[in-house]
Amino acid sequence: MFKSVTNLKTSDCGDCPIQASAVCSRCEPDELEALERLKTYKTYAAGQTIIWAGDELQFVGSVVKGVATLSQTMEDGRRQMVGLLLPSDFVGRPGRQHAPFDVIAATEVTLCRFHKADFENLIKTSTAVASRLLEMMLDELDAAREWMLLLGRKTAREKIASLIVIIARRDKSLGPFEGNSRIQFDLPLSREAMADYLGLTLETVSRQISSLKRDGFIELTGKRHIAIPDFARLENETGDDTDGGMLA
Amino acid sequence: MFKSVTNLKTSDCGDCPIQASAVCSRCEPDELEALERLKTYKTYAAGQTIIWAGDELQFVGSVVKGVATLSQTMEDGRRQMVGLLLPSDFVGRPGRQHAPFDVIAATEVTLCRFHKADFENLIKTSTAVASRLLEMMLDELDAAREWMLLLGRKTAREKIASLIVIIARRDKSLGPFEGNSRIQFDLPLSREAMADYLGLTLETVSRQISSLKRDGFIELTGKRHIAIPDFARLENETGDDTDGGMLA
DNA sequence: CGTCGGCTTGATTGTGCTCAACCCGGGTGG
DNA sequence: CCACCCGGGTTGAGCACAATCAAGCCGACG
Repeated sequence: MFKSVTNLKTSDCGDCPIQASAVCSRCEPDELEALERLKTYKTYAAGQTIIWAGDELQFVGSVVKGVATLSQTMEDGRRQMVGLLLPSDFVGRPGRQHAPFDVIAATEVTLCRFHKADFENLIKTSTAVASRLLEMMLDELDAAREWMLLLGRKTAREKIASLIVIIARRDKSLGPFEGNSRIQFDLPLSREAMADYLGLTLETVSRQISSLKRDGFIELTGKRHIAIPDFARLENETGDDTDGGMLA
Repeated sequence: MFKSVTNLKTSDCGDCPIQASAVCSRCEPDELEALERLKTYKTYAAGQTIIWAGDELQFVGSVVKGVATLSQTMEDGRRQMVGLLLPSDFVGRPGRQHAPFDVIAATEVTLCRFHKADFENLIKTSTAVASRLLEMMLDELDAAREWMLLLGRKTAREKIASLIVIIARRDKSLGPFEGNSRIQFDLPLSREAMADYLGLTLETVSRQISSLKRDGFIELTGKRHIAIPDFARLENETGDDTDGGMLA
């Protein structure tokens, strides 16, 4: 485990697993070289808080490996996840002094980090980074808006089905293409984290997962491993438009 | 009414009411001149759909006057608002072919529009526009995430109180400064639109407004005009951290 | 073997939804 | 001018879905 971290520390951007879709994906060789000089890797244990809401924001960066969550907590303890950060996702808010939300490692997480000030200078000069960042933020905004529909209008069952579909899709698009093999993967989130994602209690999450399993939409191995025998049938349970959809 | 629109058509950017905070707020004189040549104003009646989800996206622009909503509808009719566009807010998604959401005029709305292709060229060359747009999108993302907390975890009463506070704040920050005069304004949204914003039914919205009124947190004149005798006391009902808050 | 954390399942409660009646004000046509 | 209608809003009664409270399961780990 720590071995891979060490490898990452010495690896150059050419070997980077998220090269194709991260903020730096549009960079010219000379820009990459500049980034290379600025970057540092850091790995966080599962459960560790990477950034506290309200903290001074020292760095920004990309998730290289693992899954992190963005979340908000009310005084009385109610918590809502507001972002799910998978490999290649961007962490941090250039132009803001303080972090608006908690960033927590859901699994072991490796970040590729830049000092915020350095990065802010960079996006003033490098159109490649700035335009890619804008594009990524627009995508996140769209995702946040889909998520709002889920939170505001979907039933518990639809929420669970949606979450499983979302994770399955992102997993598939990142991993090696697996042809028509049956879809299966590990949930990177605990039941409680899923509840925080969906605006439910963990008991309701558990019940609905059991229900989807009873009805044959998913198969469970252990608590975390999920197999989807018929993806389209599960998509039907999400409440979303199945036929194509209009998001370009 | 149409008079003011006509005025806008001939007005130059120097007279623009949203100049200070729109996408163009950082432009140099020569950039403004370029924008000036590209822009066209268009006014939409209250209730009119400005853009349909799935439509080819022809233009982008700024809200100059009025209030528009971004929303999503499920096949069975459930609807969730996912954006509230007030004067100076940006409309459209550079880099996307099709509109992901419906844009609907809640009141009469005037847009300052640019052909999408023109605008996309512009942000390739003008750092001023591109960086301001990035900043605005980051702010919208933060707002969307606050909204997610509201949708996922707040009670009906907290949701209503939050909405009133949000509208009061935005109203105040845009209009002329009114010193310590008691806060009052017109709700730009119908009960149904408020329900779509908050993930509630319109009946629940109505009941909670009545309840806040009964308890003296707000005063109603007609259906739409609201006065807030004690703003801090209303803020207490939102469930949010009142003491300062950490958002820089 | 016992404990502990994550998860499941059950019983009960309560908040917000559904269905339904009614109110109010403004616009229209007889 | 008044009667009517219509859309937006309010209020009420009953219900359902998810929350809460509570017990128990299972696997990992000391």
